Amino acid sequence: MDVPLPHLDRPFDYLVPEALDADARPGVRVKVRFAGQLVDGWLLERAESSEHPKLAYLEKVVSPVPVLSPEVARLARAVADRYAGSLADVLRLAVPPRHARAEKAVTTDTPPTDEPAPGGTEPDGSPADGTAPADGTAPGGVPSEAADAGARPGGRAEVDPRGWRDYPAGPALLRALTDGRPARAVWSALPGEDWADRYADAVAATVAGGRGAVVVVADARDLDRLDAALTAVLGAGRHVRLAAADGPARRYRAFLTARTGGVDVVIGTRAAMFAPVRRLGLVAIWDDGDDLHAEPRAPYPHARDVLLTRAQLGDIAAVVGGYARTAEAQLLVETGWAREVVADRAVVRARTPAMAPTGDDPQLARDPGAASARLPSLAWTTARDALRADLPVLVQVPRRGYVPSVACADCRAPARCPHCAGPLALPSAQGTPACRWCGRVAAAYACPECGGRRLRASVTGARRTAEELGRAFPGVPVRTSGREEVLATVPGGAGLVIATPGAEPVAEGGYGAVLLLDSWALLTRADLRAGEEALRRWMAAAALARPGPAGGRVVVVADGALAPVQALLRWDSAWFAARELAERRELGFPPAVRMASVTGAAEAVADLLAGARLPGDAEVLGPVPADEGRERMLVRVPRSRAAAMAEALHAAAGQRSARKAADPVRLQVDPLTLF
DNA sequence: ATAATAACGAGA
DNA sequence: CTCGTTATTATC
Repeated sequence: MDVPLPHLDRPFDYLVPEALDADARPGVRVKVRFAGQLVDGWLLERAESSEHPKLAYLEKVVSPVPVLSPEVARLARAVADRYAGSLADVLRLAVPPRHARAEKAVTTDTPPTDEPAPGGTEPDGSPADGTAPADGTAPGGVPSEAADAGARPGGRAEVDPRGWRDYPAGPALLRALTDGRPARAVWSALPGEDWADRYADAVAATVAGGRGAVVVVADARDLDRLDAALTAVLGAGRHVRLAAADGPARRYRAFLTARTGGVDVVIGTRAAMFAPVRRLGLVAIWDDGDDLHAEPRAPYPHARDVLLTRAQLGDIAAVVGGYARTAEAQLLVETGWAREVVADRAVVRARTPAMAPTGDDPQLARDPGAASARLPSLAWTTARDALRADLPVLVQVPRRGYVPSVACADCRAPARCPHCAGPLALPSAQGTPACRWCGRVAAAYACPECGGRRLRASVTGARRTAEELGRAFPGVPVRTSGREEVLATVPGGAGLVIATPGAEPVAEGGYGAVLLLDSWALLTRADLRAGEEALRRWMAAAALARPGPAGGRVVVVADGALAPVQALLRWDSAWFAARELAERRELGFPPAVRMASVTGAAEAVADLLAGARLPGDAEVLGPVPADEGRERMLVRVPRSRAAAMAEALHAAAGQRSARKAADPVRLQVDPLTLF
């Protein structure tokens, strides 16, 4: 039933009239009379009989195309359960809106097939949590030397591992993909790595084994890059791209092409995470730390988790890749759910550009150029040298608009509530800091890092404009890439490129220098992921520099003693992720625990939580004020209780919707931002 | 939304 | 005890 009300989140039985018998196959869209009116619905399965005494007839089959494949239907249910949401909400994300003309064009002679993936297993009844990885109960799907007993016909042509040879586990990963084994990898890409080529290789290896693949990237620019790499490796017409930005007609057409088996490879932005692919053998995501991977519509699933759930349900291989590793990916490694694919330290050192931190207070007195650009002198001289060598220079400046927070004035560690570890904020310039989660006032705050008692509000970095830098380097062409206009590539000669994080263009031959400015604004954000996010953005920019031996240099304007800066200098995000995960365990933050946020009018939130039969060990934190007069409560449980918490919250939302409670409450499991 | 049903209370 | 009205609940 295509209604999002949580209390109607279950199948309903209908009689199939003779006339619709042929078209009424599982997976088609239907219309049924429900409570007196026509509503849209999904035909999930046909049955001989029903428990229900008085059945109504199916009103209409909207289209005979069974757009919802059994695999995706099962996945959607698992995702709804994980996120305390309704199946209808997930299906809205999974199946794009119908476009009749596109449907006509595609479904002329290719009927969809529903063969399950080879070796597909049933979920074990109680997938305590779609992403069993974290519970450590997952079967070890590691690409071990011990060949899987998968009896598949004929020898497969082995795919050339190319750049995967730089990673000791790389060739084995590709072999596993070709052999159809459910390998699971967390891949940390080398600086300068052409990730799109590597993913194209992985897809080619999967296709060589007769299986299909789904690859999800964060934005259109990454998609274009992957698209080109895949076309180069597979040839044209072997894959489709699925992105909401491509427009409804193209999107539906690509969807149907995949659904009808026209192609076995789908790439796209997060809309592609549910793409129906025959004999799916690989799911992959690039840069899983990018917040664009979090779906903003209910029930707010994250592409990484959807893909991992998919891999888990269907014995499908999974690759989680990025320059930087997220705490979530680290958890996959630490629980043994996935194996890490990393280069040896010697290779890392050889590929990494020369990196240097520099203090924030510019010793700029001597250099008038540096002074006018407000650049620390090391940054200025590094840029100048690269430009003199006729190489491009990338300058990364954070965008404005980060939430101000409070940090220790001495060591600049973010100030956290001693009671619940939530973020502290200053209500006014001279006020006492208070926790933004539990509201407690931290009157006698002492920094746990250095014992400091003074606090400072962290300032959002002032944006250094392109004009300022242009003035510092007269005669050098200046390009900007940011919100309004994002450049994909820039030419190789001397030039300045000012980019906000995520919008850095690729330079032909690599940048001679990369300057990471205003690190402050990134590091002191009132966000659980501030450090991880800063490192991710720095690495993404630094990866575009030429390697050290080829003269590439990176200058980060930050204290070299800070952990994220250390991780950047050593190009070791695995180390940082492990540290980060350990810290989250300590503080009781995701992904070490499962959290859910309940947002809405105060009474509504209280009402929902009062009716929720939460697991005994659930902690309820809050309330704290949210925007527009609403408030927010957080529920925290150990990961082993994640499924129970989601079910309890969904059921409580069901009770409310059943009695038509007016004011809406938003349920978010694993919300991206906690504060 | 709407119909079936349970709950309730007033009047006989 | 019955009828009529109102809250509650399920909706194939």
